[in-house]
Amino acid sequence: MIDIKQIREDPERFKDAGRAKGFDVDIDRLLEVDSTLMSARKQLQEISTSKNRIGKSIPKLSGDEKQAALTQLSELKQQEAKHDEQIKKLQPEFDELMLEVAQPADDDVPLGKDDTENVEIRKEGDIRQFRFEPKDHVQLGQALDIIDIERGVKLAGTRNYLLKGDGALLHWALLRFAMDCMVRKGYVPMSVPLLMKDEAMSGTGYYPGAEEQTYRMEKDQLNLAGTAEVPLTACRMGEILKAEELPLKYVALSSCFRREAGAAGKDTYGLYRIHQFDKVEQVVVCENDAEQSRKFHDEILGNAEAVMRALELPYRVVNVCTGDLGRGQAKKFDIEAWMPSRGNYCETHSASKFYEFQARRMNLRYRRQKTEETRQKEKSKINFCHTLNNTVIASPRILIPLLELYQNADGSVTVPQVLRPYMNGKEQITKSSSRST
RNA sequence: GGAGCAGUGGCCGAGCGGCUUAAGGCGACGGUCUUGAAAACCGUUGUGCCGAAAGGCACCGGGGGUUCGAAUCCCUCCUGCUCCGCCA
Repeated sequence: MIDIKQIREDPERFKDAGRAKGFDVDIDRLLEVDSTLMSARKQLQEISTSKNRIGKSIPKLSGDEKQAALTQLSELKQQEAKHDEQIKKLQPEFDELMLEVAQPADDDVPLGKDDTENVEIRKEGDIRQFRFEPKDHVQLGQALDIIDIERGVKLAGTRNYLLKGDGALLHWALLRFAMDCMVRKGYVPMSVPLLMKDEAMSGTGYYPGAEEQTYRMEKDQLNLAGTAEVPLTACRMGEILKAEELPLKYVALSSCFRREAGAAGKDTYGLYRIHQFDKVEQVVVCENDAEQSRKFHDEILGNAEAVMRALELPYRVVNVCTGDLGRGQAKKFDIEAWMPSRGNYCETHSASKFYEFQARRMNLRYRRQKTEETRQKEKSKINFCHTLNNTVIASPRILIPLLELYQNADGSVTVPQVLRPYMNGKEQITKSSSRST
């Protein structure tokens, strides 16, 4: 959410920002509703002042004087009702519009329509040249009996799958390796609930907007989180944190559920776009300071890159353009891994910087320590936090480049060095060995 | 799922229709004293909105109601605790 004061001051900035991102909101209407509400509230306050004053004098009055006061009060109540009604009518419209105003993108975010206009920042790692006809991850998975898409679909419909034997172990090895990397860096590991209340969904910025992408338990008014970003970012919602607690650095492993509505017919092959997957996610909550946000944005990007380098997977980092940014994101780096079967770099990670957009929505604040500055300006003691998040690893999507790039001419797959300790020392996945380690 | 109890400021806790401008305590901060610290004493100390300021308004789990007036009474929902039942 954006500070209404900022919108009042510079409406054009938010109109432009919305247009660039493809989240157009009627800013003029918002300001109109805002000023009507403000004047109604102002008059309501004056009425309350009078009511309070008269109300207090009542016990001291008697006879005609008391009667006159009571009459005056009932007149005030009528006026009050009029303004109350106006507020009740307009407040919901105001709230709705406020939730829709987009966070302006940083100046160094490229202008663009969609993901085709994202700008590559750098490439890392060499793309492997095969001296044999390589298989894709589905062919490999079937031949090695570690991926079973057919039965996944039998159980749960399209975009579902099973991982089996060494496939399951490799999947968990990746997740556990990623988790350990983060814990070593001081991130606090968390196991979190995934059925989220609406407040957590709108607090993180998913609602309104992503309802169609979300599995919802209507009976219980709960939503299956599409990422652990939701519980991790929202877990301190409504609190005033102590400055000494910051930055909060959280990491969680969770299943992720996505309806993929509107993606019908897109990426239907293999494990790329699926309804349920597992992900290790990192979240940082820091002080309200653009420079700190920038620093932690680099840090969480670096954390993910370290995992990719350790896995020796070639990737590139792109600066996501305005049209491909979410409503709340000020800037986003995607990591795209090279996927031989797709002949392209494809998104495996997404590092987002929100400034106070999410914190404002969920009323997540912190109290600054008393310094010379705050002692003079008492008002600015409490501020909204800044929030950021990034994938550490998401599997099975990461299995696509991993299986495809680590395959051998004989159809086996070499286990990356760093994962072997998590696979009972196993060095290769072969057909005959895939069921046991 | 059934029964009972409870939700008040950073924390504990009083208040049960107008002496509340939310007592009192703890903690925190500032000051006096001290070589320094502790103790003691004095003072300050919730959030949001309007306002240049003075000040005003709202908020005692959420929502609604009764009343001239609600933390206090009524309805409703939510959350937590205890006991019982069921269960991985």
